Amino acid sequence: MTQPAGPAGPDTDAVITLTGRFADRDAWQAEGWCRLEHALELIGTRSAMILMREIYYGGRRFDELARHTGLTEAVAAKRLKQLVADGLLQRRPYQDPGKRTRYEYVLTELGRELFPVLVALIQWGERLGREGGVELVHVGCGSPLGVVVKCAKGHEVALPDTAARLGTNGNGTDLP
Amino acid sequence: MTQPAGPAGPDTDAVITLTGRFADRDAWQAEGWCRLEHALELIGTRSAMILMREIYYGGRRFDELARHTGLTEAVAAKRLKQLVADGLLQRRPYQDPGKRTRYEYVLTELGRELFPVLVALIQWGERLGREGGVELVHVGCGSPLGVVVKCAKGHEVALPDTAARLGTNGNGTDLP
DNA sequence: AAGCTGGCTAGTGGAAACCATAGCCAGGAC
DNA sequence: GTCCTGGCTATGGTTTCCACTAGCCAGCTT
Repeated sequence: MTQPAGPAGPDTDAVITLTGRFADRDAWQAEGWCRLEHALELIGTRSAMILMREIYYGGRRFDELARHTGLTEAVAAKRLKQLVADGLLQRRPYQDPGKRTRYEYVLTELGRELFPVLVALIQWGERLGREGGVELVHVGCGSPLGVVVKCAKGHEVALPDTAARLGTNGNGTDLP
Repeated sequence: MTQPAGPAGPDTDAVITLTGRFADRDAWQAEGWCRLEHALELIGTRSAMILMREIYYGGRRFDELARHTGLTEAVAAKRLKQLVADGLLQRRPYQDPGKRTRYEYVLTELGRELFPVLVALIQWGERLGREGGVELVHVGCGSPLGVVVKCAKGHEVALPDTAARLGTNGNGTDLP
């Protein structure tokens, strides 16, 4: 899909293809309808994202999470509560011998499904060129991780091969 | 590194495997060293992310971008300026016939590489179950897009098959 | 030269995010 | 009992985000 460059503007300008009713960008509003915005409502803050990172790194207990993220306990408590309420984490009782019952935070299925987002962000962060930092690798072969954009049928998809359309549930009549 | 499940917790608790010097999570700090945090510094705000979405949808001109994101012009101006400064967007002159020279915002290579992050977020947002919303599909076959976590050698990688280690540039001596 | 318009910029204000410090509370240890 | 500790909660303050309103300016049209 790499086309020859035009005189002034090469085709690196290519973006998502809008077809049908989406072709006229003024005819529809993504605001409040966009899954991106739904996602950002839940994990759009720095504290939420780095708490999730810490959980992926194996953190479970409150003070551990607060310490490793560098967040204050107040912020950590508030955000953890929100992440539990939103269904990314689950609060689960545990008891160390000779200690009282406490709660730890573990991933739910929804939380586990956020992993590709984390990997994508880390991969992109690597591109920023700042040296240092921890990277994620495949246990089996030691190669660094990244994400690949694919369609449900398994084709790799580049940006210009992407189109927008209504979600599968949509009846097509209720876009604002 | 997949350990047998305890009585209460099945192995769905599995997270990233920490080995070597990383095994002791208290021995190292991700704070300020994490590529995730570097990434979030640039696109950690809602306005930055939805502006990028709008650019991917083909938006280029200032008022178009402000209108379609629902952001105020003040916020859009500030964020666009920052995105240009950070190298995700490029400000490029254009001239409509009979109009003065203006500037439009187009993706840089760095900005284009953010696409998988957007796809991952949209895919995850779909999981939230709220109905409606635009989805991205493959032009070729019409199937919805998602991301797949893979290592550089092409193996698909699940969460428990992931390990953390120092970035390739690291000499291993300079973790805080 | 006067007006209009697209593309910003500036000022104000509220809400949310985040930090710092201090306090509380359940319950095992003693 | 009393103490101690891990896990929060409360209070107060700064900073950032974002909305709203208003204004500015280059330059094309008239």
